[in-house]
Amino acid sequence: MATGRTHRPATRSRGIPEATVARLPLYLRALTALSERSVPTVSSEELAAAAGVNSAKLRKDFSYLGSYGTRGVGYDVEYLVYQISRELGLTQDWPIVMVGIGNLGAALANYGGFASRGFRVAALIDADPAMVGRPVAGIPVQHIDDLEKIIEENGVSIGVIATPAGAAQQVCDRLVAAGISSILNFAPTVLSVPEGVDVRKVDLSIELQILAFHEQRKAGEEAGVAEAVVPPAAVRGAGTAPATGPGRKGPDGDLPAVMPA
Amino acid sequence: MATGRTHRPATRSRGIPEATVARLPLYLRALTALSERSVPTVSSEELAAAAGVNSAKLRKDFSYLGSYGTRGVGYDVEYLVYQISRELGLTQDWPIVMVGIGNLGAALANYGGFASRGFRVAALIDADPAMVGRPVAGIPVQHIDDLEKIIEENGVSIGVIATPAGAAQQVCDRLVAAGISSILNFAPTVLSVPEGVDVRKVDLSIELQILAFHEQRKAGEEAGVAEAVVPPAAVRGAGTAPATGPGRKGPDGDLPAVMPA
DNA sequence: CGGTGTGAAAACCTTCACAGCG
DNA sequence: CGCTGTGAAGGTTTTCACACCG
Repeated sequence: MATGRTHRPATRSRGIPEATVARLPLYLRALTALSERSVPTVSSEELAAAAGVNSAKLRKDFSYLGSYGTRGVGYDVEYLVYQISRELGLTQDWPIVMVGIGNLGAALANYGGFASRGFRVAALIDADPAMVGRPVAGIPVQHIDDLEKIIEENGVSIGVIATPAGAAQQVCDRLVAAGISSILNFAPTVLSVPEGVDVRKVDLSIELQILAFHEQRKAGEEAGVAEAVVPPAAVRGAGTAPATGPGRKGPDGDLPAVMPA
Repeated sequence: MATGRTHRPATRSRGIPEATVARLPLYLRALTALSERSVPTVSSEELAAAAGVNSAKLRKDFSYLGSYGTRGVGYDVEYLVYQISRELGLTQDWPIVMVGIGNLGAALANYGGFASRGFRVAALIDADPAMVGRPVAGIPVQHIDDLEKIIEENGVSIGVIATPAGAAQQVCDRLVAAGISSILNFAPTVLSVPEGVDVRKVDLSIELQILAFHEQRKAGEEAGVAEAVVPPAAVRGAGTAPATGPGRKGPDGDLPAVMPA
């Protein structure tokens, strides 16, 4: 996952559902691959398989964009590539700045997928004077003191934060003050931003924790439904609290096999 | 968001909703910070603010875990940390293997948040003989030929893929064959896995594309609701297709102001 | 016939609002 | 009194199933 808008009650004017938007890049990637292999048309079934979704969902998604398919045939690959690109705003060039050129930042800067598809790294920025001037991925690192100037001069509206957690909110505030309205945050912090600024988050450790949850589930199940040793419907139920009295609290201690979940 | 289970119709036996699971790590992080500042209790309002969600959602989420709060007071920080950790399976140790020690892989290996919270990098694996033996983040890189042995010997059940896109599916297949059932995929590919294997995806370029979409929206709106130049309810409507005849197709060409979205 | 496009149903998630407990 | 815990309402997303078109 690693996603998450911050605050903002999902205003999303009228238009394409957020869930659909999140899948468009997937379709686009699959379509690009087909295009490179010169495949002229594709059915919802095939494309859905390539994108890892089911075909009904894909067709519904496309229906929000318009009627771009041909019944009995499928979708024209090139045409769809163009339409989705346009919808996502990838027919224009998006200069981005990256702040925090440590291990991760450098890796991101080197990452090819970044450059493709309309995104251009306009500047790499770091607070460490020792980094300044050194080229990373062929781009010289600039000092954070010049942040505002850099953003203005390059017309940047998307920023990537790859600083340590402690610096992220500060950097974020400066980016926003300088006019940036979309932020991709790799630091493990919740950023608070004013209305109108979009934040998406990528958080490695959160992803791992979610996997661990499911992994634990699996282990428990295959071990013979253990852990289901629970008095049918206690605690969770509403109203009539079982007269088990108080007990059941005491920070940390707590015998492992009590119940929740 | 960069998330995504692959296939599998979201079986998730009975229990905690997926959306809640995805937020537990957030709560845990906020709680850990409070714990470090020795804050004894916290209200749903305060904790929600720290985690970047609203308090009703947080209370609902916690209600799936059980009744861990005290009315009129709030939640005991230490106790909640323990309960959420246990729920997420973080009270046990999760050895992980990372495959693909390029720029990104090395950055991830160095990333601290990885090591904390019960995850331990058991091995770094790469296909390049030149990398083998070289220590990254203090751990020597091993060759992919030994993948199966490494996984078995260390009882690993979580794998991280940070290879180039072309190698990802192959590596995935080997991981799965070796017994791994949870995968965190950083390569820009849709992995196909058998039933029972969880895949989560982190994809930089997808996140950027989603941001670009919203950014474009904002730009369009502030420029005076242009683009809303649309015949009230054509095309999208059901049934009675407007007799505009065919036209409107022809790969690529298409005048920019037609309609979709 | 094969495959899109889409209403309608179902599942899921969020928010509201308040009873009730400490 | 203050705050949790939770039914119920409201919203969004997914899935179903089939009319309709090329």
